[in-house]
Amino acid sequence: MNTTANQVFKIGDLAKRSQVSVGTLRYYESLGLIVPIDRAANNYRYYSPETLQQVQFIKKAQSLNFSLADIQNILKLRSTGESPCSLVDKLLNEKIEHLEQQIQSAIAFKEELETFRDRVSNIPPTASSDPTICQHISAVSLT
Amino acid sequence: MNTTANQVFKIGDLAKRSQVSVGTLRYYESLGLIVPIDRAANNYRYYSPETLQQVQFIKKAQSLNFSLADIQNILKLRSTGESPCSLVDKLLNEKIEHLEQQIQSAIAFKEELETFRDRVSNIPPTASSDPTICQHISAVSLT
DNA sequence: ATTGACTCTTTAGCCGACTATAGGGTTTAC
DNA sequence: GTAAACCCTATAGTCGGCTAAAGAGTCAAT
Repeated sequence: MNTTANQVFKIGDLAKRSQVSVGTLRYYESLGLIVPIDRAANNYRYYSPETLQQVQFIKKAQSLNFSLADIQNILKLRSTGESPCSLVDKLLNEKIEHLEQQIQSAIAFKEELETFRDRVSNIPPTASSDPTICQHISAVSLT
Repeated sequence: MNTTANQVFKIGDLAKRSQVSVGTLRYYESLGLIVPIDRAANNYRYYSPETLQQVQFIKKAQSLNFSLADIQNILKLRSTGESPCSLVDKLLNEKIEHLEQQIQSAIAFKEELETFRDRVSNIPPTASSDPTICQHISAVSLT
């Protein structure tokens, strides 16, 4: 089978183009995330260019903390009556909310830490060079 | 040993107060994250109240995406000359930067998604109720 | 026709952070 | 004094997301 002229990829081509390993692509298939268009007599997987887009979608979603289970759920809706958009949106809103909480918490944590650092720097040199002081202050106060 | 009057906890007490399971506490000890003050004749672990603060510190750091290895590194500095504050600060800045990147990406992703959702909603009812269309648009365009 | 690069399946291993289980000792309350 | 509730160690299992290895078939170029 010609894998360049008529835009059909073998798994190695797809791996190179998507920067995802062959093993990972087979793993994704085992989860139902991607499906080859054809499985000819030689038993090789052949993919359409759309699969490349699909893999990039998976990678993008993953980079945004979507689990493969989340992605499975989104893709599973292809076979139901519901539009995946509402689920994607719901999941996305959850992720964004979680991220926002985290970043707020991280900012607060950092501010606390800076306070402690300043407190430590006002301790006489001998004492402030003792790491147990910073450690102790951090451990006790950051809770 | 009296575990209430003189402020010494057994592992179960510590577990209840910190909301961390007994098994997890023993696991933390195996990583050197916490150390009991005493290991009396009965071989039971006994903890000072400071350990509770320490566990809460670990949990807080974890909730901010610090790995136990990160926390190990921070705590390890107790035994070296360097103040843990600078490492905590470095790790924290890395986490915050990562989170900020993620949230920016998530916001952009959400905006893209909303655009696609709107695009789908302008497709005639029969077509827009076909989930493969939203799926397809998402898969192709969100990369 | 052979070599090397590719492909296939199946199975096993890895990492982090736990959780569970087995088998046994200790403490505490009644 | 006995039974429940606690503690101990050591080992194994779980989950997610892969990666690696074994053993075998296929394809393309020379």
